[in-house]
Amino acid sequence: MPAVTSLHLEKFQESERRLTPQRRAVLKAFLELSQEHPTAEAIYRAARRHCPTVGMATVYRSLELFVQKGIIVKAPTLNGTARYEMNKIPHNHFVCLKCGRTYEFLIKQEPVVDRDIKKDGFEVISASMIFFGYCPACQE
Amino acid sequence: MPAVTSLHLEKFQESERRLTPQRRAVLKAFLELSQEHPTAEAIYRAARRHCPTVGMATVYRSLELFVQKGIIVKAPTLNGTARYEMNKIPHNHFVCLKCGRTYEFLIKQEPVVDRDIKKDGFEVISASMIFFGYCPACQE
DNA sequence: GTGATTGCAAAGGTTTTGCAGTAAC
DNA sequence: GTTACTGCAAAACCTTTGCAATCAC
Repeated sequence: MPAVTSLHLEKFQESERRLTPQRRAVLKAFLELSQEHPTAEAIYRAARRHCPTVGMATVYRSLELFVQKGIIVKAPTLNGTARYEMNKIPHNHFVCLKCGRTYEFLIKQEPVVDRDIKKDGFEVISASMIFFGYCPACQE
Repeated sequence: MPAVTSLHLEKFQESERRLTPQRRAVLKAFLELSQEHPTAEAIYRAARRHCPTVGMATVYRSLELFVQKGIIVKAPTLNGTARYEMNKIPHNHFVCLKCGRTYEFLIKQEPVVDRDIKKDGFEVISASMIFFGYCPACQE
């Protein structure tokens, strides 16, 4: 259960944005759940334990802010529900086609395509490998 | 501008589902647009040119059916709008962080992680590499 | 004190669903 | 003739936005 580390706070403080109890609660909630690539809804429920009055709109606004600050990133999904994860690159995923959960895993091999795309004028910020299938829990 | 090929129709006819003008129009529309990984809305607009009375709900139901039949797949996205593409594996994407467009590209190197995940009880159906960044059109 | 931030509620956009009518087989 | 399918409109989601009140600085 990770705490709000000085690293994240420092990264935030560098900006001129205010560090409100709500934003602290959202960041803390995200860090607690980051292993499971939480939805905004899950972060909202966890954040309310730290700051009971926080509203959903504030959760979305805080997450959006953290994305802009590069602290977190949106994870690619197949249904319309956004998921968030730590901004570690490269990140590698397994997305379950049944329950929608996202699992992260380590990979020895680095993605190596950059050169081909860059040649065509694409600016690559981050790279992922994604596997789709059924997770152990969903193989009936 | 690809036609509705016998390959796709055969794949569909194998099921006991009816081949209605609406479904034919949706499939034709998707095939015309498949290069650009169209949204349901884009498919809807194109489908209406072939079958002017078709409704949005039918487009969604048809696309869902084609996904179940394995003819097409949903492409991973960062915002809540679904995109669809041909069921070719592996597929490799560049997702633009600004405009949300998805570009497909060829890759020499195959993703090779299957063994590690399979060992942990994950059943892999398909694999992708995804790059995020800014496409040529969005680099101001 | 001042301006950024909040919470609420309402609006927005995308996708799904209920149902009576219709058409493919 | 049956049964699956359609179109419409309404509902269900998820996310964003307007605004007066509030709080961090």
